[in-house]
Amino acid sequence: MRSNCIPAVGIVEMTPADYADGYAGLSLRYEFAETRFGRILIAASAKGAARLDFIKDDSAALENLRNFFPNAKMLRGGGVHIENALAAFEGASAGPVKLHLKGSAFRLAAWKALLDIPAGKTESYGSIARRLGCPKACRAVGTAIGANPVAYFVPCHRAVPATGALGKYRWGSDIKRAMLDWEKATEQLF
DNA sequence: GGTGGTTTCGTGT
DNA sequence: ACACGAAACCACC
Repeated sequence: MRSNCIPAVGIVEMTPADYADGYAGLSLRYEFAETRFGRILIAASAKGAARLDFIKDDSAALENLRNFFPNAKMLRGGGVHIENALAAFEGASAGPVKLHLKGSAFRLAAWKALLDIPAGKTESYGSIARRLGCPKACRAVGTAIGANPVAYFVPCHRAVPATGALGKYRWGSDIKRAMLDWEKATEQLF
């Protein structure tokens, strides 16, 4: 079994039925929560988590969410994917957090590749590009990974520059470092 | 060990 | 058609 303490089992791709007409066919549950890495806004459909952001201001974050899914139905609270996600942040054993995502084929492949990196481990953008069969596309891989809509469960914090530096992170490099440190510490238990 | 110029490629405009 | 990155590589210092 892969030593990945994040119980994300896979990516379900959104179809036109989900995202046509500004996601009019999508129903989302959303919730705010405090996690060990900071305050989040998470949104999930019945099929999986669709968005997870580290946030500063609740109302601004909710507005961003509505801008991203302009015509989706949104209800606060509830849903197994949100419950499981919050449990996972506590390090508790929880059910799988599936991911329900829309993206280009290249982006989806890049996000899937991240799920192969074990907890506490890192991989360079160039190495990921090679795994995707595009050995020269390291920079495009960086752009694709940076567009990840679900922080932590698509473990984009495990992608780092080949130089050994920490690299950039969409929600702040402090959070990236904290995630990797926590994963390394937790992995001692296994 | 650091800096700068060049290569390279998927996206949004 | 063009410009922009969560990069890598190589030369040079």
